[in-house]
Amino acid sequence: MNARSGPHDAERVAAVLSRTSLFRVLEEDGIRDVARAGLSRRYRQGETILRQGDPGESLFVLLDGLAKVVFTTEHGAEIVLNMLEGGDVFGELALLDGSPRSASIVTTRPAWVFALPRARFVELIHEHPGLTDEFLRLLGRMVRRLTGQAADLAYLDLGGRLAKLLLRLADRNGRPGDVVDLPGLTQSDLAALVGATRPAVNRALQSLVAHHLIAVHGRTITLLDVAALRRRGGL
Amino acid sequence: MNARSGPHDAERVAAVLSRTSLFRVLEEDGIRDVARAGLSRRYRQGETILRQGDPGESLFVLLDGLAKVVFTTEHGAEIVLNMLEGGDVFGELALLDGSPRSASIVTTRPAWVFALPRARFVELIHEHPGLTDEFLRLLGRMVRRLTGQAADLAYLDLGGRLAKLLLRLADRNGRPGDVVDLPGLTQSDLAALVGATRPAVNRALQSLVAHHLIAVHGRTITLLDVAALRRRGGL
DNA sequence: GTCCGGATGTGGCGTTCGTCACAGAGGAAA
DNA sequence: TTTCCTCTGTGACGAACGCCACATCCGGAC
Repeated sequence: MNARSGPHDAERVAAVLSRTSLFRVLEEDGIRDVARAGLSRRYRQGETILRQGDPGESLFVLLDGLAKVVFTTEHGAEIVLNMLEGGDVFGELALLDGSPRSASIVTTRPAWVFALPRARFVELIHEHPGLTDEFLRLLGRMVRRLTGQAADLAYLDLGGRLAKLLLRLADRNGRPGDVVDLPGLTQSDLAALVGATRPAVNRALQSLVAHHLIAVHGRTITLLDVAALRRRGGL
Repeated sequence: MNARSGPHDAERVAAVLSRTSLFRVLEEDGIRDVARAGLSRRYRQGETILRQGDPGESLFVLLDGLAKVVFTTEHGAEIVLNMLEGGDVFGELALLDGSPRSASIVTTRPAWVFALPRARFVELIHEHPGLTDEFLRLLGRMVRRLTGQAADLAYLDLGGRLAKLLLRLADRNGRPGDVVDLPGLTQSDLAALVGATRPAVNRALQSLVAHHLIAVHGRTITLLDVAALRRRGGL
């Protein structure tokens, strides 16, 4: 467990990197360079990959698995800012300035993670202008997502935020607009994602079930009426 | 009114730019180049400098005055994401990707604004590596502010969010931790800043007054007990 | 199988805050 | 001055949701 990968993994790493929007722009050779410049490592479910407040000296790619981005306030309250899955990049923020990690990353499933040292990434930026553009696009998406999240918290009730969240999770989950089945994602996690308490989320889910918008079986949520969910989420 | 500035303004523009964290890194010559590469323009109070959804082809600097960043949801609800004052940069987001403006900018006082075309900014980035670093730092601060705002909306009640907001506004306003006097900033604006309704903000203000944390005279708010306000805001 | 710990489904109660409504205050225009 | 309009302060009512408490369910350890 948690052993660092040997060089034989480089090809598999490269394969995943070539599917990320950030590194796709590099030619095949460039991607191979990147894969060799970093290290990949495996994590068990529930491990903390990155702790809020730590110094940040690497850029990460979640090669496989599932993780959550957790922001902890001064009072210990936790809000989950985002879910990460295969191909997602994280740890970008600490590359901008030299600042400490602004959030923690915790696996919700076994994960395989690639880490690229900051210095190497800066070199790559200078060698490949296209990479800069993609990196900026990545940041743009992050800012947009955060502003949307703030607006949602201000102007949607819990049911609306939950509907929107389920649509987003289902989209990312494979079959578009169908099933949310993220093992390791409890109702407490959902609560932290929408900024509410666990019992409130439970009731909101039951309400959506009662109106035939979704069906819940164990930890699998099936979207029954996507159009109605969109309306519920203010779309 | 609204006349474009003549070339004689270039020096005054340069003087303000040299005080912004973004352009300060350029040498005196570089700043003069920047000042000549863009145009400055004046706006009356209440004018919209930038409309959400428009194509974004420039970077802006608020040289003088006061403005608010307004995000409008699909349903017409408005949230004020930030207040801008002299020396603040805005319109960065559209430079990242070619995407449309993600929010509107509306003056709350007469304002003097400098606009730098995207193409020129990109050239500058390539000529001055230090500028890239500062730009990334700027983005980092934006992301951090937004994540904090999201956490506040999720876990602070209205009184707490208001206390925090007043501390921030007073800080930026000159004398640290003393007086908030932003003409043109109504209680409706405060409401949009903390994600609440105007009557609720009024009551929260009255409550702070009743506990002697602040004093309100017209549109001037005086911070009486900064320590208690910090506690109220969860700091 | 039994035990146990975490996850889920509900109930009750109190507070916060949205919503609607209206009355007074202040400032700008005629 | 009067008029008008925006902003401010407040009341009443109800829905949403936090908080606390508890019963049930399920999966894993043994």
